[in-house]
Amino acid sequence: MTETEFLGSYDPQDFARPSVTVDLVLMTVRAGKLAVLLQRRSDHPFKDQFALPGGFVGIDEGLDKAAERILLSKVGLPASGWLEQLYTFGAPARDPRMRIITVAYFALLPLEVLGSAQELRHDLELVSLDVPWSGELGGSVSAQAAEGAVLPLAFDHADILGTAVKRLRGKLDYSTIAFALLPELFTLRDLQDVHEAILGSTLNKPAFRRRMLDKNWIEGTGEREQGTSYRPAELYRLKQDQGD
Amino acid sequence: MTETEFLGSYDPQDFARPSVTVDLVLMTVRAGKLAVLLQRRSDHPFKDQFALPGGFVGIDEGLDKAAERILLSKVGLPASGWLEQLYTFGAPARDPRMRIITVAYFALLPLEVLGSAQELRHDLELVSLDVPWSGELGGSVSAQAAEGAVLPLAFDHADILGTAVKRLRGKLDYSTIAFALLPELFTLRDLQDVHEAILGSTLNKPAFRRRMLDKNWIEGTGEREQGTSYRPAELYRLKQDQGD
DNA sequence: GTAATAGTGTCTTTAAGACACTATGTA
DNA sequence: TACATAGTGTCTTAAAGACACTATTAC
Repeated sequence: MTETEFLGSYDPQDFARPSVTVDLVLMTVRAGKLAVLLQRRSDHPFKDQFALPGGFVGIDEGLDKAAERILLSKVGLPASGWLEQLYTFGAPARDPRMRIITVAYFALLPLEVLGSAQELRHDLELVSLDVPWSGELGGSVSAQAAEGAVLPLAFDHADILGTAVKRLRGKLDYSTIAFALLPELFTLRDLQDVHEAILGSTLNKPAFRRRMLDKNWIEGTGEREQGTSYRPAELYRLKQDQGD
Repeated sequence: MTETEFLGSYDPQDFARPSVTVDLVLMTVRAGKLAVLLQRRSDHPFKDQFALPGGFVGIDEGLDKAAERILLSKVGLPASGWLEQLYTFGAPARDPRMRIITVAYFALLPLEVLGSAQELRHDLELVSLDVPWSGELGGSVSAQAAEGAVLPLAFDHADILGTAVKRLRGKLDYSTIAFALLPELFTLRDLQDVHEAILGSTLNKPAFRRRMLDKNWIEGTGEREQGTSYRPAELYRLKQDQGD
């Protein structure tokens, strides 16, 4: 029987179907390190461990729309520019209770935004990531509490985080994602700090500046930063229509 | 109610759930152009149009496993090395009959392999792709019959194909995917032809050779190709443990 | 003035593009 | 021998890394 024939006589009640969820990897840079917004679980399974915020996809709801709705309902943030589909995780036993396939999305948000989300919802916590050195990166990543202890992550969420970090590092150079972490006006040093935190390595200053200016993504404002105790740097802004 | 609470009282029958399928983008290079294996639909909707081979994901079946099973059952090919998850398409109306979320997978296979699959199954056809020039590539791609006419693609499968071509081009340079199209022994010219077909542009010969040799993926065999009417080229092979 | 960071000039290194050249097989 | 393609030498160009240097502001 071909798929077409199958569907022709298909009764939706006939076959068990998986549930589909969206999980959100919401990352930022804090104190020079990547950090992610996690939700502390209050029930079994994985009670008291951390998990990515997520929720079920509605029967008439697109995946991107579901991600935006969940961002608002579970995290309290409005859809903020981009939210990018990352990967779909569907191992049969990834949730011990039932078959759940999850489509992971990720976004980069300014520290203040994730910080305020954390303050409003007691189940949310912004956790720093402990990522292996830039070059090789295995499948997964570990999270660490403020004290440096390793936090256990629920389900396969360490794998999801590892995939997100890889994707982020891969896209850093040829996309404008990093600017999502910066205010409208920023200095080239700010931008370099963000890149270094994401990559987990230091970059060459003149080369970095040349590269950024050559890409023609940003423009100088002529303004300078304020309140420094040394020479203030020029402020730049991302040019319009540099969405992606 | 949090997700955790929700799941605690969750009865699987309570909510409508989407069906989940896997669709396969099986590509090769034929006559210097990308080609994809499509299935001619014999029923509505999209009767007589072409669609990617695909099938439902079993309730206890992982996504990768489902992709392999569908490769075997719908196309007649055993799991052949890699089959890579591409993207998940979940617009609510992408299938007019019911809500179906599809996880697209893609693989590159030698022309002979897809050719033999096509011969054994009358509903399958290997169709050349008409891809816009290498630089910009919109969301979708069109297929063309042998005569050059544009073939209509069912569902959102033109988008899926467009995504696959983009991914393929993006990975070409830093991965060993292209070797999946070549026999065990091949010449550097063969390899360059494959790259040029995928990219849709010509490449500089000395630069290409330098690049390939510097990557240290391949090794010369000392053997030369046979049956040419001119100087035969050296045969190379992909080194072991260059899986990805 | 000093301190501290912004910002640049320039040398070296690496790799790609261009293009002509030499090498080596078949017929 | 002629021919056709394999394979290379080398010049130019572009861009990254290294590193020291100058510039500018607060104090």
